[in-house]
Amino acid sequence: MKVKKAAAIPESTLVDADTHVESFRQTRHNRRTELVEDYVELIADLIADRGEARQVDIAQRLGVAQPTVAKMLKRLAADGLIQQRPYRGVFLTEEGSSLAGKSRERHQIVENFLCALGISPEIARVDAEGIEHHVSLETLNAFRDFLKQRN
Amino acid sequence: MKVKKAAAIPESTLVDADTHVESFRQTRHNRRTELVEDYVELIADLIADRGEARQVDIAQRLGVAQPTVAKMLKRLAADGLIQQRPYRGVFLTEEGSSLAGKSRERHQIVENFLCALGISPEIARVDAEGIEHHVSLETLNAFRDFLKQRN
DNA sequence: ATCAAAACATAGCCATTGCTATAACATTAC
DNA sequence: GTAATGTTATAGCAATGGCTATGTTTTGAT
Ligand SMILES: [Mn+2]
Ligand SMILES: [Mn+2]
Ligand SMILES: [Mn+2]
Ligand SMILES: [Mn+2]
Repeated sequence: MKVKKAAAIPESTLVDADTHVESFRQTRHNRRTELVEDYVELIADLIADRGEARQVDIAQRLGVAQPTVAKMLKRLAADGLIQQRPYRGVFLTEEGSSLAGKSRERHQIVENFLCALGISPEIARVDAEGIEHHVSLETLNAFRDFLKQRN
Repeated sequence: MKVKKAAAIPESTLVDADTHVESFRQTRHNRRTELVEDYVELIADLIADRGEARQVDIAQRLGVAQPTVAKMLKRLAADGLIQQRPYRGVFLTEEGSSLAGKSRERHQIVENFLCALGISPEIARVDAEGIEHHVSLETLNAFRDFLKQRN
Protein backbone atom coordinates (compact mmCIF):
# COMPACT_ATOMS: atom_id res chain seq x y z
CA MET A 1 0.00 0.00 0.00
CA LYS A 2 2.87 2.33 -0.63
CA VAL A 3 1.81 5.59 -2.06
CA LYS A 4 4.23 8.29 -2.91
CA LYS A 5 3.26 11.46 -1.12
CA ALA A 6 2.93 13.40 -4.33
CA ALA A 7 1.11 16.70 -4.80
CA ALA A 8 -2.13 15.11 -3.69
CA ILE A 9 -4.29 16.18 -0.81
CA PRO A 10 -2.40 15.75 2.43
CA GLU A 11 -4.49 14.44 5.30
CA SER A 12 -2.76 17.20 7.19
CA THR A 13 -4.80 18.13 10.18
CA LEU A 14 -2.55 21.14 10.30
CA VAL A 15 -3.87 24.56 9.47
CA ASP A 16 -1.86 27.30 7.81
CA ALA A 17 0.94 28.56 10.08
CA ASP A 18 0.05 32.26 9.99
CA THR A 19 -3.53 31.43 10.81
CA HIS A 20 -2.47 29.16 13.60
CA VAL A 21 -0.20 31.74 15.17
CA GLU A 22 -2.93 34.33 15.17
CA SER A 23 -5.15 32.16 17.34
CA PHE A 24 -2.39 31.67 19.85
CA ARG A 25 -1.58 35.36 19.89
CA GLN A 26 -5.20 36.29 20.51
CA THR A 27 -5.44 33.72 23.28
CA ARG A 28 -2.30 35.07 24.93
CA HIS A 29 -3.76 38.53 24.74
CA ASN A 30 -7.00 37.38 26.33
CA ARG A 31 -5.05 35.77 29.12
CA ARG A 32 -3.41 39.06 29.93
CA THR A 33 -6.76 40.82 30.31
CA GLU A 34 -8.60 38.06 32.17
CA LEU A 35 -7.63 39.12 35.65
CA VAL A 36 -8.43 42.76 35.09
CA GLU A 37 -11.89 41.85 33.89
CA ASP A 38 -12.57 39.62 36.85
CA TYR A 39 -11.39 42.27 39.28
CA VAL A 40 -13.54 45.12 37.98
CA GLU A 41 -16.50 42.81 37.65
CA LEU A 42 -16.11 41.63 41.21
CA ILE A 43 -15.64 45.16 42.49
CA ALA A 44 -18.83 46.24 40.77
CA ASP A 45 -20.69 43.30 42.25
CA LEU A 46 -19.43 43.99 45.76
CA ILE A 47 -20.38 47.64 45.53
CA ALA A 48 -23.80 46.76 44.19
CA ASP A 49 -24.32 44.18 46.88
CA ARG A 50 -22.94 45.86 49.97
CA GLY A 51 -22.05 49.40 49.05
CA GLU A 52 -18.34 48.95 49.19
CA ALA A 53 -15.46 46.81 47.97
CA ARG A 54 -12.60 46.35 50.40
CA GLN A 55 -9.34 44.63 49.68
CA VAL A 56 -10.07 41.95 52.23
CA ASP A 57 -13.43 41.12 50.68
CA ILE A 58 -11.98 40.99 47.21
CA ALA A 59 -9.21 38.72 48.45
CA GLN A 60 -11.68 36.45 50.17
CA ARG A 61 -13.89 36.16 47.11
CA LEU A 62 -10.99 35.49 44.77
CA GLY A 63 -9.36 33.06 47.13
CA VAL A 64 -6.02 34.88 47.17
CA ALA A 65 -4.05 36.71 49.85
CA GLN A 66 -4.61 40.37 50.59
CA PRO A 67 -1.19 41.58 49.38
CA THR A 68 -1.93 39.94 46.04
CA VAL A 69 -5.03 42.09 45.79
CA ALA A 70 -3.19 45.19 46.99
CA LYS A 71 -0.67 44.86 44.22
CA MET A 72 -3.32 44.32 41.60
CA LEU A 73 -5.37 47.27 42.78
CA LYS A 74 -2.34 49.49 42.39
CA ARG A 75 -2.15 48.41 38.81
CA LEU A 76 -5.85 48.97 38.22
CA ALA A 77 -5.52 52.44 39.72
CA ALA A 78 -2.50 53.21 37.55
CA ASP A 79 -4.53 52.06 34.56
CA GLY A 80 -7.32 54.44 35.50
CA LEU A 81 -9.89 51.76 36.17
CA ILE A 82 -10.38 52.34 39.88
CA GLN A 83 -9.84 54.89 42.57
CA GLN A 84 -8.64 53.83 45.98
CA ARG A 85 -9.85 55.46 49.14
CA PRO A 86 -8.01 53.78 52.01
CA TYR A 87 -10.25 52.28 54.64
CA ARG A 88 -13.29 53.17 52.53
CA GLY A 89 -12.87 50.70 49.73
CA VAL A 90 -12.16 50.99 46.04
CA PHE A 91 -14.41 52.63 43.49
CA LEU A 92 -14.68 52.27 39.76
CA THR A 93 -13.92 55.12 37.42
CA GLU A 94 -16.07 55.72 34.37
CA GLU A 95 -13.77 53.51 32.38
CA GLY A 96 -13.68 50.83 35.05
CA SER A 97 -17.41 50.89 35.38
CA SER A 98 -17.83 50.51 31.66
CA LEU A 99 -15.47 47.54 31.53
CA ALA A 100 -17.20 45.98 34.53
CA GLY A 101 -20.57 46.34 32.87
CA LYS A 102 -19.41 44.72 29.67
CA SER A 103 -17.65 41.94 31.55
CA ARG A 104 -20.61 41.23 33.73
CA GLU A 105 -23.01 41.10 30.82
CA ARG A 106 -20.76 38.79 28.85
CA HIS A 107 -20.24 36.60 31.91
CA GLN A 108 -23.98 36.34 32.42
CA ILE A 109 -24.68 35.41 28.85
CA VAL A 110 -22.02 32.73 28.83
CA GLU A 111 -23.27 31.24 32.06
CA ASN A 112 -26.90 31.33 30.98
CA PHE A 113 -25.96 29.80 27.67
CA LEU A 114 -24.25 26.88 29.33
CA CYS A 115 -27.26 26.35 31.56
CA ALA A 116 -29.54 26.46 28.55
CA LEU A 117 -27.48 23.63 27.08
CA GLY A 118 -28.45 21.54 30.05
CA ILE A 119 -25.29 21.87 32.05
CA SER A 120 -25.75 21.90 35.79
CA PRO A 121 -25.67 25.37 37.37
CA GLU A 122 -22.64 24.58 39.51
CA ILE A 123 -20.53 23.41 36.60
CA ALA A 124 -21.84 26.19 34.39
CA ARG A 125 -20.70 28.71 36.95
CA VAL A 126 -17.20 27.35 37.12
CA ASP A 127 -16.76 26.90 33.39
CA ALA A 128 -18.18 30.32 32.60
CA GLU A 129 -15.65 31.95 34.90
CA GLY A 130 -12.89 30.81 32.58
CA ILE A 131 -14.64 30.67 29.22
CA GLU A 132 -16.01 34.21 29.30
CA HIS A 133 -12.61 35.78 28.65
CA HIS A 134 -12.16 33.94 25.39
CA VAL A 135 -15.54 34.64 23.87
CA SER A 136 -15.42 37.03 20.93
CA LEU A 137 -18.24 39.39 20.10
CA GLU A 138 -19.41 37.14 17.30
CA THR A 139 -19.56 34.14 19.58
CA LEU A 140 -21.27 36.16 22.26
CA ASN A 141 -23.94 37.15 19.80
CA ALA A 142 -24.41 33.55 18.78
CA PHE A 143 -24.89 32.62 22.43
CA ARG A 144 -27.39 35.44 22.82
CA ASP A 145 -29.33 34.34 19.76
CA PHE A 146 -29.43 30.80 21.03
CA LEU A 147 -30.86 31.98 24.31
CA LYS A 148 -33.44 34.14 22.60
CA GLN A 149 -34.62 31.39 20.29
CA ARG A 150 -35.38 29.02 23.12
CA ASN A 151 -36.46 31.41 25.84
CA MET B 1 -38.40 56.63 49.23
CA LYS B 2 -36.26 55.66 52.14
CA VAL B 3 -36.55 52.02 53.00
CA LYS B 4 -34.69 50.48 55.83
CA LYS B 5 -32.63 47.57 54.58
CA ALA B 6 -34.30 45.13 56.89
CA ALA B 7 -34.14 41.35 56.79
CA ALA B 8 -35.96 41.23 53.47
CA ILE B 9 -34.73 39.56 50.31
CA PRO B 10 -31.61 41.27 49.10
CA GLU B 11 -31.42 41.76 45.35
CA SER B 12 -27.88 40.56 45.81
CA THR B 13 -26.49 39.41 42.52
CA LEU B 14 -23.72 37.97 44.63
CA VAL B 15 -23.31 34.25 45.00
CA ASP B 16 -22.07 32.54 48.15
CA ALA B 17 -18.41 33.33 48.84
CA ASP B 18 -17.15 29.77 49.09
CA THR B 19 -18.85 28.89 45.87
CA HIS B 20 -17.44 31.95 44.20
CA VAL B 21 -13.91 31.24 45.30
CA GLU B 22 -14.07 27.71 43.96
CA SER B 23 -14.76 28.96 40.46
CA PHE B 24 -11.80 31.27 40.57
CA ARG B 25 -9.56 28.55 41.94
CA GLN B 26 -10.56 26.15 39.21
CA THR B 27 -9.99 28.82 36.59
CA ARG B 28 -6.54 29.61 37.95
CA HIS B 29 -5.75 25.92 37.85
CA ASN B 30 -6.89 25.66 34.25
CA ARG B 31 -4.71 28.61 33.34
CA ARG B 32 -1.68 26.84 34.67
CA THR B 33 -2.29 23.81 32.46
CA GLU B 34 -3.29 25.64 29.31
CA LEU B 35 0.17 26.01 27.86
CA VAL B 36 1.13 22.43 28.52
CA GLU B 37 -1.96 21.22 26.71
CA ASP B 38 -1.34 23.44 23.71
CA TYR B 39 2.27 22.31 23.50
CA VAL B 40 1.63 18.59 23.52
CA GLU B 41 -1.28 18.99 21.16
CA LEU B 42 0.85 20.98 18.75
CA ILE B 43 3.70 18.53 19.01
CA ALA B 44 1.35 15.66 18.19
CA ASP B 45 -0.02 17.57 15.22
CA LEU B 46 3.43 18.37 13.89
CA ILE B 47 4.53 14.78 14.20
CA ALA B 48 1.37 13.56 12.52
CA ASP B 49 1.73 16.06 9.74
CA ARG B 50 5.41 16.01 8.99
CA GLY B 51 6.96 13.23 11.03
CA GLU B 52 8.80 15.49 13.42
CA ALA B 53 8.40 18.42 15.77
CA ARG B 54 11.37 20.76 15.99
CA GLN B 55 11.77 23.65 18.37
CA VAL B 56 11.86 26.10 15.51
CA ASP B 57 8.60 24.84 14.06
CA ILE B 58 6.88 24.89 17.40
CA ALA B 59 8.10 28.44 17.97
CA GLN B 60 6.91 29.53 14.57
CA ARG B 61 3.46 28.00 15.05
CA LEU B 62 3.02 29.46 18.52
CA GLY B 63 4.35 32.84 17.51
CA VAL B 64 7.01 32.94 20.20
CA ALA B 65 10.80 32.96 20.17
CA GLN B 66 12.82 29.78 20.09
CA PRO B 67 14.34 30.13 23.58
CA THR B 68 10.83 30.43 24.96
CA VAL B 69 10.08 27.05 23.46
CA ALA B 70 13.39 25.61 24.64
CA LYS B 71 12.58 26.52 28.21
CA MET B 72 9.12 25.08 28.01
CA LEU B 73 10.32 21.85 26.44
CA LYS B 74 12.71 21.38 29.32
CA ARG B 75 9.78 21.61 31.66
CA LEU B 76 7.72 19.18 29.60
CA ALA B 77 10.61 16.75 29.60
CA ALA B 78 11.05 17.12 33.35
CA ASP B 79 7.34 16.41 33.72
CA GLY B 80 7.72 13.27 31.67
CA LEU B 81 5.52 14.38 28.81
CA ILE B 82 8.13 14.48 26.08
CA GLN B 83 11.54 13.19 25.18
CA GLN B 84 14.04 15.44 23.45
CA ARG B 85 16.40 14.17 20.81
CA PRO B 86 18.54 17.11 19.73
CA TYR B 87 18.46 17.82 16.03
CA ARG B 88 15.83 15.13 15.59
CA GLY B 89 12.90 16.81 17.26
CA VAL B 90 10.84 16.09 20.32
CA PHE B 91 8.68 13.05 20.87
CA LEU B 92 5.76 12.39 23.14
CA THR B 93 5.92 9.85 25.92
CA GLU B 94 2.97 7.62 26.64
CA GLU B 95 1.69 10.16 29.09
CA GLY B 96 2.30 13.06 26.74
CA SER B 97 0.60 11.25 23.92
CA SER B 98 -2.39 10.54 26.06
CA LEU B 99 -2.70 14.17 27.11
CA ALA B 100 -2.27 15.28 23.52
CA GLY B 101 -5.02 12.97 22.38
CA LYS B 102 -7.44 14.19 24.98
CA SER B 103 -6.56 17.81 24.30
CA ARG B 104 -6.93 17.44 20.58
CA GLU B 105 -10.28 15.72 20.84
CA ARG B 106 -11.61 18.33 23.21
CA HIS B 107 -10.28 21.11 21.03
CA GLN B 108 -11.96 19.62 18.00
CA ILE B 109 -15.29 19.26 19.72
CA VAL B 110 -15.23 22.82 20.99
CA GLU B 111 -14.34 24.19 17.59
CA ASN B 112 -16.95 22.11 15.80
CA PHE B 113 -19.52 23.09 18.36
CA LEU B 114 -18.88 26.77 17.77
CA CYS B 115 -19.15 26.26 14.04
CA ALA B 116 -22.41 24.39 14.50
CA LEU B 117 -23.74 27.43 16.30
CA GLY B 118 -23.18 29.41 13.15
CA ILE B 119 -19.97 31.12 14.09
CA SER B 120 -17.57 31.70 11.23
CA PRO B 121 -14.74 29.17 10.99
CA GLU B 122 -12.03 31.81 11.49
CA ILE B 123 -13.56 33.15 14.68
CA ALA B 124 -14.43 29.68 15.88
CA ARG B 125 -10.82 28.67 15.51
CA VAL B 126 -9.54 31.59 17.55
CA ASP B 127 -12.15 31.33 20.29
CA ALA B 128 -11.76 27.57 20.58
CA GLU B 129 -8.03 27.96 21.16
CA GLY B 130 -8.80 29.73 24.41
CA ILE B 131 -12.12 28.25 25.44
CA GLU B 132 -11.04 24.62 25.22
CA HIS B 133 -8.97 24.81 28.38
CA HIS B 134 -11.91 25.84 30.50
CA VAL B 135 -14.40 23.25 29.33
CA SER B 136 -15.22 20.63 31.93
CA LEU B 137 -16.12 17.08 31.06
CA GLU B 138 -19.79 17.78 31.63
CA THR B 139 -19.74 20.75 29.31
CA LEU B 140 -17.77 18.82 26.74
CA ASN B 141 -20.40 16.12 26.76
CA ALA B 142 -23.11 18.71 26.31
CA PHE B 143 -21.26 20.07 23.29
CA ARG B 144 -20.95 16.56 21.92
CA ASP B 145 -24.61 15.88 22.38
CA PHE B 146 -25.49 19.10 20.65
CA LEU B 147 -23.37 18.13 17.69
CA LYS B 148 -24.88 14.67 17.54
CA GLN B 149 -28.45 15.91 17.64
CA ARG B 150 -28.04 18.16 14.64
CA ASN B 151 -25.54 16.27 12.54
C1' DA C 1 36.90 16.84 4.43
C1' DT C 2 35.40 21.45 4.90
C1' DC C 3 32.36 24.86 5.98
C1' DA C 4 28.11 27.53 5.77
C1' DA C 5 23.57 27.14 7.43
C1' DA C 6 20.34 25.47 10.59
C1' DA C 7 19.13 24.03 15.07
C1' DC C 8 19.68 24.19 19.64
C1' DA C 9 21.53 25.92 24.31
C1' DT C 10 22.45 29.40 27.61
C1' DA C 11 22.70 33.74 29.95
C1' DG C 12 20.45 37.51 31.53
C1' DC C 13 16.67 40.57 31.41
C1' DC C 14 11.61 41.85 32.42
C1' DA C 15 6.53 41.58 33.73
C1' DT C 16 3.01 39.05 35.95
C1' DT C 17 0.81 36.62 39.57
C1' DG C 18 1.07 34.35 43.47
C1' DC C 19 2.92 33.77 48.56
C1' DT C 20 4.42 34.91 53.85
C1' DA C 21 5.76 37.94 57.35
C1' DT C 22 5.49 42.10 59.27
C1' DA C 23 4.70 47.05 59.87
C1' DA C 24 1.74 51.03 59.86
C1' DC C 25 -2.41 53.11 60.11
C1' DA C 26 -7.72 53.96 60.92
C1' DT C 27 -11.87 52.87 63.13
C1' DT C 28 -14.57 51.62 66.67
C1' DA C 29 -15.73 50.12 71.23
C1' DC C 30 -15.28 51.15 75.71
C1' DG D 1 -8.92 59.26 75.01
C1' DT D 2 -7.10 54.65 74.70
C1' DA D 3 -6.85 50.05 73.22
C1' DA D 4 -8.25 46.46 70.50
C1' DT D 5 -9.51 45.38 66.07
C1' DG D 6 -9.60 45.63 61.35
C1' DT D 7 -7.50 47.27 57.17
C1' DT D 8 -3.96 48.47 54.25
C1' DA D 9 1.01 48.83 52.96
C1' DT D 10 5.54 46.99 52.18
C1' DA D 11 9.41 43.92 51.80
C1' DG D 12 11.16 39.96 49.98
C1' DC D 13 10.62 35.49 47.74
C1' DA D 14 9.32 32.08 43.91
C1' DA D 15 7.31 30.26 39.63
C1' DT D 16 5.84 31.25 35.10
C1' DG D 17 6.20 32.92 30.51
C1' DG D 18 7.96 36.16 27.62
C1' DC D 19 12.20 38.55 25.25
C1' DT D 20 17.23 39.53 22.98
C1' DA D 21 21.84 38.44 22.32
C1' DT D 22 25.11 35.24 21.83
C1' DG D 23 27.31 30.92 21.96
C1' DT D 24 27.71 25.89 20.49
C1' DT D 25 26.79 21.96 17.92
C1' DT D 26 25.03 19.26 14.13
C1' DT D 27 23.84 18.70 9.50
C1' DG D 28 24.30 18.71 4.80
C1' DA D 29 26.14 20.63 0.51
C1' DT D 30 30.06 21.19 -2.04
MN1 LIG E 1 -16.38 37.15 35.35
MN1 LIG F 1 -13.68 35.09 34.86
MN1 LIG G 1 -5.60 23.32 21.54
MN1 LIG H 1 -5.51 26.26 23.29
